[in-house]
Formats: sequence, C-alpha cells, structure tokens
Amino acid sequence: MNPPAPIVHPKSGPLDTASVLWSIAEVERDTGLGKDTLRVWERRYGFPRPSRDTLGERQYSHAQLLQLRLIKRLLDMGHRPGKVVGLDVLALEQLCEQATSLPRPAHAQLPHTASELEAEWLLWLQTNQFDTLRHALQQHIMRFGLGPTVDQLIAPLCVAVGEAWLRGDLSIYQEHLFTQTVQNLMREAMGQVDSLARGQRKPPKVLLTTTPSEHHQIGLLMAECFFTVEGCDRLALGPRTPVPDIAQAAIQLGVDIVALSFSAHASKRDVSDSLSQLRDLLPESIELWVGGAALALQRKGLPLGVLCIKRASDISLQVAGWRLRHKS
Amino acid sequence: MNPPAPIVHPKSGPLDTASVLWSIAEVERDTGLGKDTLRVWERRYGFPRPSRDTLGERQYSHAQLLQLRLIKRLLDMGHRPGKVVGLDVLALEQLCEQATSLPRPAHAQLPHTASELEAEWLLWLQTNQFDTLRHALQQHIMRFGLGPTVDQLIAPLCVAVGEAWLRGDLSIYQEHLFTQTVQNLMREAMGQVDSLARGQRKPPKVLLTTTPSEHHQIGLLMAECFFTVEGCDRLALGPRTPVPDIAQAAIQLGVDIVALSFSAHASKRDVSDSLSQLRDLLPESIELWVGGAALALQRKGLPLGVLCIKRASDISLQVAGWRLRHKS
DNA sequence: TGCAGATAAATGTCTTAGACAAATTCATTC
DNA sequence: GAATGAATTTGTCTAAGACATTTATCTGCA
Repeated sequence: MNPPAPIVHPKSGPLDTASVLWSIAEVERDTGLGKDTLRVWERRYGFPRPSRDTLGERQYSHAQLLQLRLIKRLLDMGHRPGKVVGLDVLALEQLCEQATSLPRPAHAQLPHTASELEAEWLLWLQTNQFDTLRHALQQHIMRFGLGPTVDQLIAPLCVAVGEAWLRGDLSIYQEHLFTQTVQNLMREAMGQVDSLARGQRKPPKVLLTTTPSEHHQIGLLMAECFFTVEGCDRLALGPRTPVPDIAQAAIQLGVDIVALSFSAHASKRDVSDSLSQLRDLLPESIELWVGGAALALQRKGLPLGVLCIKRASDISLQVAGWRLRHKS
Repeated sequence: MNPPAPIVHPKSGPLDTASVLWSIAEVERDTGLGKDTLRVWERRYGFPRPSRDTLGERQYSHAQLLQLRLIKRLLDMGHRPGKVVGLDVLALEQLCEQATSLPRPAHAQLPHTASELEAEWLLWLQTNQFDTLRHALQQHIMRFGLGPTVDQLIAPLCVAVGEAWLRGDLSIYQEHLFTQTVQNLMREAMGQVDSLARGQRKPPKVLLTTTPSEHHQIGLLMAECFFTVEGCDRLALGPRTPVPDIAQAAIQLGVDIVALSFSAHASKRDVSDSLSQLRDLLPESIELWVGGAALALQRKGLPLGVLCIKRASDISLQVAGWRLRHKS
C-alpha cells in the first residue's frame, strides 16, 4: 500500500551490488531523503542525475546511492545542501573524515579503555562473533557497572559501528545484529537491577519514548539504563509515539518526567516542532528531558522548559538534582 | 529533513482532539496511506475532501482521519478502494464488524480460556494496570508453557487490542505499553529457556527479520518463541532489513532457514515482491518461511519455494519436519 | 569588538494534472 | 468448472511552479 516500490530485479544477471539500479522510492527508504527532495536537488544542483527506464522513471546507480548516503551523513553533521550536493565523492569523503577526526579529543577525556580496544570489538563484529561480543559486554558490566559500560563502551561503540558501516567495513546485517545484541543486553541488565530492587521504585516516575519520525530506540534504552540504576520508576513506550499521545500518556499515567531521544538522523524542524508542541501540551509540573546525537539539540533555540542532556551519564546527576528539588 | 510535517498547533484554543486539523504529512504517518494516494482519492472518489488553509494546503479534520483509519483497516482486510472510499462512516463500521465477527469460530476451536477472559485483560489495559497484566502473563507461561501462551493468549490479545484501539476504547499509548510489556516478557522468557539450555542449540539455524516497510516486530518475536522452545539456533536481526542484506546475512551466517513476518498493514505488492526477490537471491538449500496477519499470505500466488506458516504454533510442527528431512 | 536588526539567499514541502504498468474483475469460450 | 482475453481499477511516477521557513550576510550602533 504505502511505498510498494518497483523493485529493480536482476533476474539472472551479474549479482554484484554495483550493477543494481535503484528506484526513487528505494533511494528514499535507504537514505531517508524524500522523493521531493531528490527531484528538487536534481533540478537545482544537477545531482543526482539518474538514468531513466523506458517509462522515463529515475534509475539511480549504486555509486549515486553511496554518494547520497555520504551527503546525508554530512547534512546530519550540519553542512548545508548547497555546499555539499554539488561536490564529488573525494571532496565529500575528505569533509567527512575531517569532521569525524575532530570530536575525538572530547572522547579522549574519559578513561579511554574502550577507544583503544575499539578495533578489536569491531573485528568481532566483522567476523560475526556476536557471542564473544555479548560475553565481553556482560563481563564489562559486571566489572565496571551498567552505567559506566553504557557511557564509555556502548555509546562509543555505536558511533564506531555507524562509521564502519559508512566506510563499507560493516554490512547492514552486522549492524542490525550488533544493535540487537546490545539492546537485549541492556534490557537483560535492567531486568536484573529491577529484580534486585524487588519492585521498589523511587520517584521520579519517567516516561520514555521517541517521536513518530524517530525509529531508533537504542539511545532511549541507554537513557533508560541510567534511570534504572538510579532506581527510578520507568514507563517505556518504545519508539514512535505521536506527540499528542505522549502528552496524554504523561498526564494520565502521572509521570514526573518525559524523556525523549533524537538520533543524528532527526531533522531540526521535527525536533524543535515536537519539543515546543509537547512543552505546550504538558503541564508545567511535568519536566521534559531530551537527549541524543541530533544536531538540533546542541544549538541553542530549544523551547523554554526543556532540559537538554548532553551525555547519557548526566542523567544520574540530573536525577539527583530533581530529587533535591522535590525533597519537601 | 525527511517528513518534517507542518504541525498544526492549537496554541491556546480548545484542546479537544476533535478540533485539531491534520496536514497531509501527518495523515500519511497516522494512516499509512501515501500522500499521492490521498490526493488521487480526492480527485477520483471525492473523499477525503479536506479544507484548505490560506496557502491552499490540505487540512484534514479529525472525523476524516478516523474515517481514513477505518478505510485503511478495511483495505487491509481485502476490500477494494473503489468500493469503500465513497461510503459513509456507518456503512464502513458495519462492514468492519461484519468481518471481525467472522473469524471468531476459527478461534473457538481452541481451548478458549483466553477468549472469555479477554474482556478482563483489556480492562487491565484500560486502567493502566500493566504490572497486573505482566504478572498474569508470567503465571500463564509457568502454568501452560511459553508456546501455548503465545498461541492462545498473546496472539488473540494482540488482535483484541488492535480492535479496541479502532473502537476508541484504548489510546495509542496504552497500545504501546501493551506491546512493550508483551515484547519484554517474551524476550525474558526466551532468555530463561536459553539459560536452561546452557548454550546448547540444535539445528536448524534460523534467521529472523522483516522487510524495510514492515515496522512491526511482535509477530517476529512470537515466531522466535516457538523456535526457542524447539531449541533452535536463532539469529534475530530485528525489523526492517533490506532484502539484499537479508540474503547476504543468510549466506554469510550459514543459516538453514530465513523466517519473515508480515503484519496486516503490509501491502500485497511489497509481500510478493520481497518474497520473490529473496527467493531468487537465496540458494535452494536455504528455506524461506513466512508468516503473519498479512492478507497476501492467505491467497495463493506465493513464489515457489516459500513456506507459508498459517499459525505461529505450526512452527513446532514444521521444525520437526525439517529435522526429519535433514536426518542424514 | 560584539550584539541587534534588516535584507537576501537557501531549502523542503506542497500544489496541479496527466500518464501508465501492474493487478484485479468481468465476460466469454472451451 | 477452468481457462483465455478484454476492461477496469489503482498506486506511483512525472513535470514545473509557488511559498513559508530557516539560515547566512550585511548593516548600524554601542
């Protein structure tokens, strides 16, 4: 019904990914760039200029798809379409590396246990040793605790996996398996913390979810981990709840805090619109906390009454602050 | 970037859901009907005919949205647009009830423990007693086992929740919380089964996932439960893996079976295209099993070499059959 | 130098109407 | 009944144009 997509199907030809052609609907799904956007870029910037089939419909080459992925990544990092859509692959890759090498110093501040081992962890993924990864992560949790593991190991690993995928060092299914492994692990760990607490949950009561355009759940789970180790009462709605329904849920369930997560793929517009709408719908007594890799969060211009969490580990501090404020 | 959606925002007016207007992008997200489809229906059938703002852009009323949801449900059940898009709400509701009352006898064949208690379970959801629900489900698993619980309790409950949402008896956040509760429970139960087995996993090795247009994961988890109780070696990719990557994963990971799940919202085109493409990409030695509520699966016309699972519980039988075939 | 405000450029999404392949239904014939 | 062929239905693609909104640049003032 929705995006059925005329699948270009290499019946019995060479099965190399390089020779496959992509329809506009498939490119939209793969890159997250809307059909209208793709067409208007072609009109304005002359890229991408796909070939046409007998019907006159666009057929994107694999090279164009890769270039579009690269462009999307750069847009998510804050570049403007007019500056990057016209460039060739080489220039794009330079820009990308230039940017990924910058945030390193920020990470270097922490005990860089992970940062050095990172290559080894990635190797496990590349060789499909997911059980090894799982055990290593479990051990890390036991040794350093859930919070530090999420903050210093899982979060940087997610970034590294994303970059490896972009470089082509990791295939999509490996990224999926990584995500599933990590998610299950976090859920399991939280379950253990809960069973230790024997149902004793302290305030604040927190509602966790994402907006409908945000599919990624892993940031939310990382946040939930920190709320869990603080012993908070949590209600996880999972991803993709419509904004009015988030507000309804928060009010009817009587929560103290609504926590949202935005990945790097979130559009600035969606972030600010959702936040201001939600802030309006919620009573003042309910706080709105938001975090994630989205660029829109790092700029100023967030609506008033929205607390931006820069690092997941800051949640512990903020929870302590909340409890202090509600001591009475 | 992608579907930023001009959010219609009732700044300080009456906050009733009934008075809110919806943009075409929001209607697309809510109903799953594409923008192009909505516009072409208006042109052809005269419905929905939304009002326009000062810019000339479509503003759908809440009543129109509800009617579109109803229509989408009927389409998913196999009705044709030309027959249902022109009808009024009353006729639509009659059609809907007429259809939902039919499949009951099929369910009545089983021990209808659940069917009678269903109202009580739904009441827990409506009153937000999710812990009660959770405990009751856990108890049910302990008493009757994971397989029977999934087959006779969880699956019908999912259907009942979907219908309750359509009737307006359940809000979206309650449906989300239900889904999360059930998903966590199934994952937990599978974890327990695994820990009992101490890593001993027998063939067949199964890869579980959905296609990119299929967001729903719960059917997949139900399937995974049955593979788990059979002691199979499982690899869960989570939802939304591109078809070529499913094939790549299956080959590189050396699985015996690829298991896909399609919810009722899946379009026929997507189902058949994905299945035939995947069947082509996979070697014959890897079996392709598919199940779910999608209508396309119940009709004949599935590609050769695809095994359609009518009920989740059939998985146990099929696994036994597979093992018999691979005895040598 | 730094900050406010106005102007100009950029950008994504919506609009229109037409076209056509693929799927489905209906009528006809064996 | 089952199968063949014609007619209808249906979703998605195409085109260029329009415009609100956001971002960048320039200007003036402290």
